[in-house]
Formats: sequence, structure tokens, C-alpha cells
Amino acid sequence: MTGDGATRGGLDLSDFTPYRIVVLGRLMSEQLGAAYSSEDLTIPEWRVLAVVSQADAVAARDVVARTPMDKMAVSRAVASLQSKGLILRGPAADRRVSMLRLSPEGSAVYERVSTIALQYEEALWRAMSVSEREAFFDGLQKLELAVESAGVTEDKPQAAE
Amino acid sequence: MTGDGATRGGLDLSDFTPYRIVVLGRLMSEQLGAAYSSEDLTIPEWRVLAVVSQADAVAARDVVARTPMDKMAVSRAVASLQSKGLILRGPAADRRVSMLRLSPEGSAVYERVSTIALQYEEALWRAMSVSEREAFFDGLQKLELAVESAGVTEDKPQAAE
DNA sequence: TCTGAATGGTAACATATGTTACTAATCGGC
DNA sequence: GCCGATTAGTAACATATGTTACCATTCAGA
Repeated sequence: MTGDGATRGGLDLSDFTPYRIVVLGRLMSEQLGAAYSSEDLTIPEWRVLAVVSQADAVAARDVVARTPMDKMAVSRAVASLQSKGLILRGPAADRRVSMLRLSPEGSAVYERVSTIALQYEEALWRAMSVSEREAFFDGLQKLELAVESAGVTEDKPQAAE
Repeated sequence: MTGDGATRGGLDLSDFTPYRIVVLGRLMSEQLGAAYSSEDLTIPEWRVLAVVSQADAVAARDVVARTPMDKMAVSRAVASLQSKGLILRGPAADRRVSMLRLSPEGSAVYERVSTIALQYEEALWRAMSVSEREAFFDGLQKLELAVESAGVTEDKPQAAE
């Protein structure tokens, strides 16, 4: 990728790992979105569905805890899912919260979408062997941990070393 | 990650690779952004700087070709960089386009930011051995190729995950 | 050379996402 | 029980990003 123009000093974007990962992620998102756009779900909505589907009933704060979304994003996604009839809200002991469950239609939608998503993932894995895949996973996990531990400085996330 | 709640059927987000990659990319972006926020650059601006720094003069369309940004995003980033005095526009043979170059201050900023960025990347690599890193790169590249070849359907997909 | 199609770039609008601040409810110490 | 501190969730605003349509220019071909 460094061979077609007058390349000189500094950093080559196409060789910068964070950039590659962001771009790869975006491409995957686009393709998945195309795959299930028939269901008319946004990313936050799909994430909420995924988390809510994992248990009988969860509060919005649990969704916040389990996804990289802030509470406003979750609030919006939940409101939208509810208006589409895919999610139901029930009362909780703590009257500030409401428990979220999938409606039957919500379950059906989630089932269809997650099937497509898993097939998509499967298809990607066909690009490499099992051992390659495992090595990749291993590296991915190590990167995740490294990034997490780099981000522990709570207040002002200053220069990363 | 499947051990703390009533987990049941379907897809576990935290184990879904596209999701993991998107989240990892976002975390890296945030940390990098924090690291060089002193320069007050947005991600699109930083991408434009990186591409323009690679050659003596490029047109905006070249930036579009080399990054995952559409022409509107590039247009905005360029306008902003120009107003900050980091980029200069010069005339081109084709009078629809203007050639972009870094100003001296632009070069200085880019130099500082790319140094920080490369140090950040370095720090991440310390999380794994050289051979692990190579295996990871290998997998990453294969994924990139797989995704690219999966995305040949021209149409206009909507983003998802 | 004229004319319709294509291209580079931007304006104006629509939508999505982030930020701040607020309300209602619960909690913890007294 | 009372009261300040904390929490869950949302409203209202600000900013960023995507979308459409447009203008000026260039290109291709009769």
C-alpha cells in the first residue's frame, strides 16, 4: 500500500493499525447493515436488542454497562424500539427504572437479524484457517486488554505514553 | 463473558467479532484523540493532514480516494484546516480543483501528532510478542481482503454493525 | 464548435450523536 | 423520619455526520 505515490516521511495511514481497525469495523458495519436493513434497525437499537435478548428482563442501566453506549444513547434506542413494538417496559421494584423485555415481534426480529449476523461472521472466517483464526483472536484480545488498561486514567485522559 | 447473568440463545455481542472490532477501534480513537487533543484536530482533519503530508500537493478528490471519507467530509475538513492555517490551497490546471499543501505550521502539527500516534501504536504492540503481532497482522489483512471482496455489491448500504 | 454527460466541490437541509442539566426516586448517615 | 448525596432516566440544546441538489468546469463525441 505504500507504493503508488510520492510517499515521504511521517506516518502512513494505510499502515497505521488503529486506523486500519477503525476502517475495517466501519466496513463490516456497512455490510451487515445492508444485510439486514430490511428490519430497519439502527446500530444502537440492534445492540439493545442483543443485550435484552440475553436475559429475561434488564434495566436500561444494564444495557449501558454491557455496551459502549452512554445512557442517552440507550434511552433513545429503547424509546425507538418501544415505539416499533419490539420492546416492552415493565415496572421494577425501584420505581425509577423499568424492566425491558423483548416482545414476541422483537424476539422474531432479533432472531432473524442475529442469524444473518452470525452467517456473515462465518463467511469472514472462511478467509483463514482455524489456527490463523485463533492466533488472530489471541492478538485481538491482547489488544483489547492493552487498550483498556491504557484508558484507566479516569479524569483527563492525558497523553498515552 | 457468558457467566454473570441468565444468558440464553442467540448471539452474544461480546463474542461477535465485528462488534469487538468496532468497539476496539472506537476506544483507540478516543485514546488517540485524548492524546493529541492539545492540537485541536478532529479525526477527519487528522486524516486529511496525513494524506496531504504524503506528497507535495494533492487534490481533495485524492484524499477521498485514499480514505474512507466521502467528498463532503473531506470538503469540511479541508475548510476547517485552512481556516486554522494548517493547509494551503493553490491553483491547478483543472480549474475546478485546488491543490492542497501543508503550511509550515501544518507540517509542525502533523509532525507532533504523528509522533504521538506512532508512540501509541508502539505501546500497544508491547502487549504481544513479535510473532504474535505478525500472526495478528496476517489475520487482519485477511479479514480486510475478505470484507473488501464481500463488499463489491455497489449499491448504497446503510451503516449498521 | 456545440451539446449532453461526467466530475470536483460546496450549500442547504435532514438526521444522528454528544453534552449539559434537570426531575424523580432511592440511599445513607444521623 | 429527615436531608444531603447518588442514581436512573430524559429533555433541550449543541455539534457532527449523512444526503440531496446544485454550480462551475471539463470532457467526449457528433
